[in-house]
Amino acid sequence: MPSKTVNPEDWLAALDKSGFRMTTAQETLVNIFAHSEYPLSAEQAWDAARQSRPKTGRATVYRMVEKLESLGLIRRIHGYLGCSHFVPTLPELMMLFICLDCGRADYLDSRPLDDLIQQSEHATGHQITDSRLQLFGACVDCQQNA
Amino acid sequence: MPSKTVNPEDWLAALDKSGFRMTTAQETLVNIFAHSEYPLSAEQAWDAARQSRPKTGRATVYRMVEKLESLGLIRRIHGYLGCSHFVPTLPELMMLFICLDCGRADYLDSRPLDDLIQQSEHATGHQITDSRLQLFGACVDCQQNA
DNA sequence: AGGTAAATGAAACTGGGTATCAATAAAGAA
DNA sequence: TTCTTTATTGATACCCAGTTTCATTTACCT
Repeated sequence: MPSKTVNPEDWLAALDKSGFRMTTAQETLVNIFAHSEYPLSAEQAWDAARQSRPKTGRATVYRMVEKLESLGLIRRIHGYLGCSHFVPTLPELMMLFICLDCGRADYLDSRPLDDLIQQSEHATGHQITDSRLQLFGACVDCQQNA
Repeated sequence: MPSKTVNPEDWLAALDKSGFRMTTAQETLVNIFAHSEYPLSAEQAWDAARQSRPKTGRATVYRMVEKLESLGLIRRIHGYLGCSHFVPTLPELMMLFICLDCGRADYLDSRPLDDLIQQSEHATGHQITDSRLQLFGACVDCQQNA
């Protein structure tokens, strides 16, 4: 499974630019989400945060998740594991593939989806302003290891 | 917004065929979901059920939702309103459009999605076994009434 | 350094959803 | 029809992810 990475510094810069104060709780959580190899729930992020910063509060984590999501830095996954997990956002790669075996997320080129949306707009007359596409199955690695 | 309908009798037949007993609670809830014009949450269905059958229990509703979903008769919507609403399933029309104004769901021909999936399988090597696509925006009616 | 408001943490709270279990009622047998 | 069996139901207690509250802390600006 090809993995794309994200730079926590960029997230901190974006938060700074948006006027948020730079705190240790924020830095901890940004690093956790930006480096996560798997989709992460708020509770999982909370557990991870307390390992390096024990007195991190639960509310802080939920507030940070909300902040990161509203800035478009992370996005929610609507999957077989529930709808409470998040992955870093990769611009121009909005199509998500989730491996039902290893659980990892892969990002796919979303131009085909843009075409599909334009096609659907013409066919129905609806004005489509947002979309959500997720694909599920077995990733390349898990197919080989099976 | 074009609306497609579903026959409750078919659902009851499917439940019967699967070995479930025919009960009044079941009949009540099947009618509610099959006739709903809008996506319905379990709590909303519970409210609706108690209007015609006051002593309907909450657990019964959740059990019925699970049953209907596992038989593929209803499907969960992952939307801006949360992930707890359900709509009747229409075979061959798996693409959902949700109007952010009136809240109604429209079903779209999903052949374009099938093509996209095949394309993505070839491009990535992943084996795609399931998909979830939802489109959001303003439906034809709401564009006119705006 | 000092003032100020944002950010935090602890804890109480909310509400959707689940587990339990005794009572009910559907389906088949006699 | 009545009887027997067992799935289904409803009431209640329960769970837990997520939110609210508020006093305390801390980043930022001067």
